[in-house]
Amino acid sequence: MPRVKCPKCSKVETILKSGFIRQKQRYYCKECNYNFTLNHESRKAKNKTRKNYQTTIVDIGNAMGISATTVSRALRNHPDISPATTLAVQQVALQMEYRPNLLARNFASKQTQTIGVIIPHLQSTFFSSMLGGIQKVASKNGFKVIICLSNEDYQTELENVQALMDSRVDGLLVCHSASTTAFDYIENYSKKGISIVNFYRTSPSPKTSKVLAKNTEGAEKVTEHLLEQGCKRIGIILGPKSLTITEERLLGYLNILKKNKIKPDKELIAYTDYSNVSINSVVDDWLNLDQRPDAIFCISDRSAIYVIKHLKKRKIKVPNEIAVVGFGNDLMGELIEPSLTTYNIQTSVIGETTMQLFLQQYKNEADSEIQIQTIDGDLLVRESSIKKKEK
Amino acid sequence: MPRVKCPKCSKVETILKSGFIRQKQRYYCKECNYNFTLNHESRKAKNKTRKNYQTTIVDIGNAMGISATTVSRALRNHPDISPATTLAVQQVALQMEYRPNLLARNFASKQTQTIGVIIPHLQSTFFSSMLGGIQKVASKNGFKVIICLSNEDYQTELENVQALMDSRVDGLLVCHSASTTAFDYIENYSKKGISIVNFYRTSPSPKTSKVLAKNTEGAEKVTEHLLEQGCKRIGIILGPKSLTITEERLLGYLNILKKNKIKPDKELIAYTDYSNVSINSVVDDWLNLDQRPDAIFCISDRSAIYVIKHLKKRKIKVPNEIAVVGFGNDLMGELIEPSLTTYNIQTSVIGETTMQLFLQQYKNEADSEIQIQTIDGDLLVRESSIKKKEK
DNA sequence: AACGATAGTGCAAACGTTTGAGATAGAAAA
DNA sequence: TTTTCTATCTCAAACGTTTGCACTATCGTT
Repeated sequence: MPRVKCPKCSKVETILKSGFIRQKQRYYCKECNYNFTLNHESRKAKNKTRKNYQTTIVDIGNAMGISATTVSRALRNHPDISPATTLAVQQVALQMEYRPNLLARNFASKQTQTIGVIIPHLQSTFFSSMLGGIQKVASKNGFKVIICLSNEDYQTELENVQALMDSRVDGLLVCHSASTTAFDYIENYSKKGISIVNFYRTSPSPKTSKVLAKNTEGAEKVTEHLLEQGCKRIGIILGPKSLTITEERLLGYLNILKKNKIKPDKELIAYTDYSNVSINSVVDDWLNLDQRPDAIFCISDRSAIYVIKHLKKRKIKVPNEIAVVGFGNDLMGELIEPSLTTYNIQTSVIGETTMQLFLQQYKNEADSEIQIQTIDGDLLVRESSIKKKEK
Repeated sequence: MPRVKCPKCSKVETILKSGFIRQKQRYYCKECNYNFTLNHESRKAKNKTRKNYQTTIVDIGNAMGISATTVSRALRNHPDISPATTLAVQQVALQMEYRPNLLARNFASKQTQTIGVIIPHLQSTFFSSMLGGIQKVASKNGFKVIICLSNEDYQTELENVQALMDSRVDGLLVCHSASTTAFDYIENYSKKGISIVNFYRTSPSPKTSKVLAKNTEGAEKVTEHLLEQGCKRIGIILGPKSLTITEERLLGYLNILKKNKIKPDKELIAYTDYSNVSINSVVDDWLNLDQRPDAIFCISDRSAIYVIKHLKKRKIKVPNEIAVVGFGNDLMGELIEPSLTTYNIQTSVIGETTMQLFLQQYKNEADSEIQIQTIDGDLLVRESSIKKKEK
């Protein structure tokens, strides 16, 4: 016989036990036909006394005898609020160690002031340098940056995009993975209203803004340089066919060969997935050729470094037997022996421009036109391509 | 005379214009003593018809004739919900292309399933490799990772921590900047209830869990190796005094000198802030000494690379005149000529362990004890320390 | 029949902020 | 004056989810 009062009629006699619910005894009042359990602690009270309770704008409002709305506006320097009030609120906020709850703020405003960046990897300083550019412009404009690595995997890229969308980032800056061949998913998202900027490794899709290096021009300069060094058979190691950087650079290479009346040799045009394995096998194939190439133009510095290391292992002299040039200008190229001739695309500038382009689109979403910007670069001649030593 | 009806009494004659408010004409009804403006579009209707409206659990509930609560639980595989319902809900959710609104979810649940990571920079593959380890374990456990770079600046580190706390991350993994000398802020936050793990570059504070490399042991091995190579005067280039890695490695160095009855020379112990400038000036100082060192032990691979490059510029032969060793095992060490002897701390393992430690603490927050874990490493002998060539 | 347990579901509050629009008082203009 | 305007502040709804607890139906046990 439980000695329990009914919360409605306050009687004791009419109470019956009526099972357990969530580890608690449950009671039933015959009279009132009402079920209940004990231990109704006020949730509110519990929260407010918790030791890591954070002050809210309501607390500030109460403390100052004004509404939370005014506090909210004052903290954000809203013009509706008088300067005096604004100042006072901000001081009290500081005193009370108020920190905005971004979860609540973002939720209420549907804006996160955050952009998601997707890059293939961080195994060289190449992409991290672009990141640097992005971060710089972002933080100057009050944006946070979430970085996701696709590890050159299409599936991961997709998952990352999905996760970022779920987190309601305000924008997406993406540099595709080497294994990405379908780019339409981007269009789907950009239809949903968030602006996307594609950078460096871009898709052929015409629906997004893009920031590119001067790929064709760069490849032309590199190829010209190699010809000037007296190279006759220039092998080119490309990335995957699906990426436009591959196409564009190949074009530059072919342009110069044509201009110099050299017939391109299909055997010397190789596509890879940027992996160590695929690159080494290309090099091995070429070394087995009757007519070896006397220069190798790599579409990335990382590939070029793999090539140099592999050639060294095979006791081939770089640059005298085979010259090697890269593309991009990664910090590593300076370190390796011989130091790497490369086309310096300004990675950091690409990053900055990408973020700026996003900001432009974000601000005037109405008339956001698709823009394509290309960033200048320059040839950086170092040791790996200078054949003159032997004379 | 405006032809406007009062929304209350529906009269036209009683209406007066009463100023502008937010670009809209405002009216006043004399009779009802009521102010109003026109153009009351239903916000609700507006939202639901917007082109990028996202389905919510309420929509799913309505579609299926069940409550949003049940949908919410079903989507998260809550045991209260019957398997049949769960399955059905999940199918409908898929059909309706439902995606959870993480802003709302995080806000309501006060959890973000996100951890913040603070690292000094990404200018070498050193920290990105630790990041890799963290990411791996994190994503396996359904955690997202936000990366912040302090750029070796204390102020930035602080701001990053603040920003992460405002975003209500569930945890913080921090590797201090070189300029950080005050570590107490960490304790403040860990008091607030979120768990923090300090990794690699740790503070002396006893209040947080830590993951360390075997610094002293590693430095001992390195120093021993140099002595075995016949080096008599080993210079050591350290980081800033405030970091424990500096202390610990110095200790290892001193231990071995003592063991071999070599009196340490204060001139050969240099503190730096890891910057190119400060390192080069140390090297220059040493080269001006009457008795130059015959080996330089650098506390980081990046420093070692700066040293090698600088020595090359000054036409000093490495390793024969001066041997150089690093600490850490950065990818770059393999590239430089001569390749760099270094102590391989397993960066990726450090990252993994850090994240695991966090998870442990997070899961049983009640009895979360402070843990300190050290990760094994091994000496990696390459060219830059082998003096035997000349004999 | 009375009671106790349990499984499955729904109700409504809560989370902390933003936001549209109403309210008020005093200033400016007519 | 009367009317219009403006500056400043407040009200209340909304955002999409989670969560504590109530509710119902059903089944098993005395």
